[in-house]
Amino acid sequence: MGQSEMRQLSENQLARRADVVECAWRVIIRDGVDRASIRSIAQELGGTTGIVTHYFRDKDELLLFALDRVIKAMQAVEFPEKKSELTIKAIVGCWLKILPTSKESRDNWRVWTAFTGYAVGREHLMAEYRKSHNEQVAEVAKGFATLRAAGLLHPKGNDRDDAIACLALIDGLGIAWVINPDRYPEKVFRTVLSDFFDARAP
Amino acid sequence: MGQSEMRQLSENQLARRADVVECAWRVIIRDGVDRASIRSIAQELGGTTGIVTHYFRDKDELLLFALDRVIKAMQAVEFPEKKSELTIKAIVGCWLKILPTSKESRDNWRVWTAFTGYAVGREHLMAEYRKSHNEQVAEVAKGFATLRAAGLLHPKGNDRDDAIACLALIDGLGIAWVINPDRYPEKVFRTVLSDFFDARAP
DNA sequence: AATAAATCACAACAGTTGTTGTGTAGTAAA
DNA sequence: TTTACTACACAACAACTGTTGTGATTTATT
Repeated sequence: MGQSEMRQLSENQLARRADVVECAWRVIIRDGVDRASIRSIAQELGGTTGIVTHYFRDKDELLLFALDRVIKAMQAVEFPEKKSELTIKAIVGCWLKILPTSKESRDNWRVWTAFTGYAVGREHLMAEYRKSHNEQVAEVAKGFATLRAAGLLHPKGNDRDDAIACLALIDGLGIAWVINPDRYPEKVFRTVLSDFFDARAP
Repeated sequence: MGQSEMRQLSENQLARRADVVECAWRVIIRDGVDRASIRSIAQELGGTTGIVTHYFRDKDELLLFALDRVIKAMQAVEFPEKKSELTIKAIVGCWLKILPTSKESRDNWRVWTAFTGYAVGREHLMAEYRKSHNEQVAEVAKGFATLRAAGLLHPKGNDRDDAIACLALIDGLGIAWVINPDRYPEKVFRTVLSDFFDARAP
């Protein structure tokens, strides 16, 4: 996030900001990030540019806010922590929730993909992705460590390497769906993920 | 490709077009696709907009040409066909060539990523990606079939599923490098790829 | 040498962009 | 009721965009 110096937003103001970002998302998905202008977002809102400029200092702040929501949405899925719920099946289910299998997650992936490309040549945006990506790798590696400690993974594997491979697999599948939605139903994801974990079975 | 109705280009003309596209690439990597204007590309060429408009009907044609070069560059690596050269080690080496391990392949990945995001909300660009993606899946699946027939892969695996997983892995690793170049040296790629093929060993 | 074509430079065009400022209703606090 | 603030609408700004046309210079062809 880059916009933390704001006075103190009321609940209504926060909700209105969320409205603006939601419309920004819709325009991004429909027209692309670079064509998501303040005017087109305002039109999507059913109002004028005054709304957007009132709730966001400038477009950069709006985009960073929208990007932040993408990242947060990606990290929203909670993986099981209790040992009783810790099964490979449950883990696969969580990854399936992250992958584009529902309307929400599909929007997430489209916007995520659009922003990733948009970040090329924009170091401050790429830095945001970098930070979140590093955190993800660390977190997933920790998850694999837990799985391994629980005896659900082959003891010889490396947590970090597995985490990198898993995340790459997820990103690759997500993008493949964005490029080719019809060819990537949930069933394909499930098969690929099952293979991934089967290969690492103890 | 979308620009096939051109009279008949001389060798010099083709070379000049390649120059323009190369400069377009540089600007895309430096500033992003959406900021790669005809004027900035001309400046990178050391000339004026007349050059660009002379060799390309409009910007759309230039972008499609640039995208076509990305896709062709990605498919340029030749996998072994002779049975004597057919080893897992050689295959891994080919994938490593595709991954961002050299200056050229790194540029490829940056531009590819930029275009992928740019294609969100642009159906005709996305359709190009879709076509090339489908071809890739089919080709890689054929490659896996050959490997399996040669006894280098576990006989129980599915060619198509493996191809999808492999390509997703490659795309995910490539993007991870674009986001975080310092953390993805060749060694990481090699490890992840080795794990992938080890898991499918006969 | 005459003619045609290729290769640009340059300027003008209309359209779109983010930003800024001004004005105006409505609402809450004093 | 006065005052202040929120929540917009609206207009004007300069900067930038792709496109088009004109003209000059060079190169190739006849």
